[in-house]
Amino acid sequence: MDGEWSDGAAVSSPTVSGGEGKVGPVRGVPADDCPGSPVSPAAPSTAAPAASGRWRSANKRVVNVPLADVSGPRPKGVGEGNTPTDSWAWRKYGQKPIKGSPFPRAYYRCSSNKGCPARKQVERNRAEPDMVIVTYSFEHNHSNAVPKAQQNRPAPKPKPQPAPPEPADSLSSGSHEVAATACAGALATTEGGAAAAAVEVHDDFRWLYDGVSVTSSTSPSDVDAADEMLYGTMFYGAAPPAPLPDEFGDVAGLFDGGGGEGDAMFAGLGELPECAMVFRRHAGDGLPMLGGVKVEQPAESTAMP
DNA sequence: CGTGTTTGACCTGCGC
DNA sequence: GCGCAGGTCAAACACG
Repeated sequence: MDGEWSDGAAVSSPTVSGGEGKVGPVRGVPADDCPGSPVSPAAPSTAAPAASGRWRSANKRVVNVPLADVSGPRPKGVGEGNTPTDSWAWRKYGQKPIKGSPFPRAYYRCSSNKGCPARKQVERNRAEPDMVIVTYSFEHNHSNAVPKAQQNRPAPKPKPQPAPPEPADSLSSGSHEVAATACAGALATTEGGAAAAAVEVHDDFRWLYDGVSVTSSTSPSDVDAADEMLYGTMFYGAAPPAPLPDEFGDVAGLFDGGGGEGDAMFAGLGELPECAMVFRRHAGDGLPMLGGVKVEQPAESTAMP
């Protein structure tokens, strides 16, 4: 895998879009992550591919996050230095240099809940150093509840590294956490996070609105089709860029963006956020999304048994 | 004291 | 069957 990611567009890790097909043995492939899927908390800790099954071929969600948005005005003090308030706590459990990529890949695990299988990989877009790719898999088997003082926990301060040209730190820090969180938030909501989660989702997803492209691991063709459908529904569909709250001002402009920028952006993104499904669902219900992310909808009837 | 990061080694999966 | 690469675990270290 070298130059798989052509550009910030539909950045789907080789394993995701390409590998999926042949990758069969998928071991710990639980339901899905945040994707709207009925979210079936696949055996919590059981789902975790932990030692046995690598999520290599598991359903992954790829999120393209503009590094600028991440390392920029990030409220330092959360996560690894620049992570917006995360509903979940992520613990880095590994980092590896990826062949063909000048940037290493960081592996994170949800530490909010002990048996939470939620995981995510963070790596900088080789083609676009300004973008970080967050790939997360497995959903949180718990609500948004944040144990301990994770929320306020200041970044454990990354060791004094030689600070290479492109410190993997920035990579394994900022936005990524959010990405996963965003999705996670949606998940929690879907699972039963209820109103509480909804609120967090709203907050967590803000980063997403900041111009991120999420890619699902679904087959390219599906993505293509879903792309239109989701984007249309999620961003323009049932909930047109109505007067978004002030906090969504920039975002609003993004979506509303006179279609020009927005279109361009999406065109470049090419893929859509799986998490969008969550919104989408609400949107379909006629509930406002994004700007009004009204995810108050309980665990949804699709809730687990 | 607890939590999280960092680093190295080991294991598994995939491709050839 | 072998080799390569990716992914995960575990131990040590640092910080709040």
